[in-house]
Amino acid sequence: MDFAPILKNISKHITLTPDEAQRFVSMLEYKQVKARKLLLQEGEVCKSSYFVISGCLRGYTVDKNGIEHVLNFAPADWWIGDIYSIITQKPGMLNIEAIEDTEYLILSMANQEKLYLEIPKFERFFRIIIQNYLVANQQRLIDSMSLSASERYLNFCKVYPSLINRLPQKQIAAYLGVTPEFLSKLKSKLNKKP
Amino acid sequence: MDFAPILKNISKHITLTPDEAQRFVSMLEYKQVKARKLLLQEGEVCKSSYFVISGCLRGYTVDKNGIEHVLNFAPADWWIGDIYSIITQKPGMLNIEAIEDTEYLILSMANQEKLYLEIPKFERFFRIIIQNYLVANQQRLIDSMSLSASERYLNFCKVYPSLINRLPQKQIAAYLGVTPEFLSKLKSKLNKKP
DNA sequence: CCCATTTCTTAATCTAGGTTATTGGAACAG
DNA sequence: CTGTTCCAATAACCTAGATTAAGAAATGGG
Repeated sequence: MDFAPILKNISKHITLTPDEAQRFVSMLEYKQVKARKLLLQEGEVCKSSYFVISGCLRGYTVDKNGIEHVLNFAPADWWIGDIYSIITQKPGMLNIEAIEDTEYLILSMANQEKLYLEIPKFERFFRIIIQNYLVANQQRLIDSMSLSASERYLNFCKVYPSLINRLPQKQIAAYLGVTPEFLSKLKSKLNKKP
Repeated sequence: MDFAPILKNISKHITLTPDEAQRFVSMLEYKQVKARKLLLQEGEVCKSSYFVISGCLRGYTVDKNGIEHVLNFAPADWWIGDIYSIITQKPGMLNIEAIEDTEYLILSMANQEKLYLEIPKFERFFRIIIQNYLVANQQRLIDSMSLSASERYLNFCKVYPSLINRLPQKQIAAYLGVTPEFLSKLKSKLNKKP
């Protein structure tokens, strides 16, 4: 198993000794999953964080009308998990699904807690990861209140150019908070005008 | 100056020795501000986190049409700051304003970094604070996509009962993401029906 | 290659929430 | 007490985006 990608991800924020790196990777579990398979289902308690090596995952909720809302996409080099459920150890409302065939690593909550004790630098690492994610999430909330659907779409194209041709359009719609029909209408309008 | 409230807040997640507590409070600055005064203005670099002792602050952005969107209210015992600007040390888009006459403590970024080095437990503390805030923020994003305005309003009443009679209605509208006029319409509908 | 399933597009109609404008109170300063 | 400023309420009208429906185009499995 090649742990280089996750070690590189971690080295963005903290520096590990070879021993620490060794200890860290010993806590990880490697898995593969086929497109369309669920890694975590609504109602379950989330016991791990996932790090994507290749492929793409998505986290989404289903509302009382059966409509899906995408909270996040996780392509290679991203972390994903149901943070609410992880913290509280209560059943969550998040589903995590593979959009493509995906390779990923699992860090269990138990191991993550051990990591905090054995190598306190990881407190810093995850603080920074969460901090950055919070900033992105907050910006998304502001955007959802301040921008029109077409502005949000153009924004998405700018911020995630690599995802735009890779994801089914309905997933992008579910991320932007519009119906697939309306996103389709938007796109055809944007194609005509300029 | 009475530092009991902030020490109590911190003791929710980590335990400090008397020396550590002493060192910590020596890094804080106490301030008071009158209602309607700005503590931080859009375009400035945010150099501190604020902890509210009494009163209430709000963080909000102003969009290109001049409409205000409230990101968070911070009553007593809450932390607030422009986390984007704090992390990047770039000018932020957040305004932080006193809704009521407010007493608060300032922890400068410089001191916060010192704290991480001198008392690494604070990495954990702020990780947990940010983590909890992220969960709340994420839930709010889900709600904004899944719930109608009246559901969000009823939710707000349930989650922040102490704020509902304390805040001007237009601020609540700016938090919920609707116009004050529409919130007014909602309330009168809700009053008639049950 | 073909059939089945999923995804995308288009169009007609509908509605939650926005806009604009007017009114009556509260708060507050002078 | 009186003019000013801010805030809430109501109502008539307007629009971004939802809903429904139906066909076209991809995708994928055997």
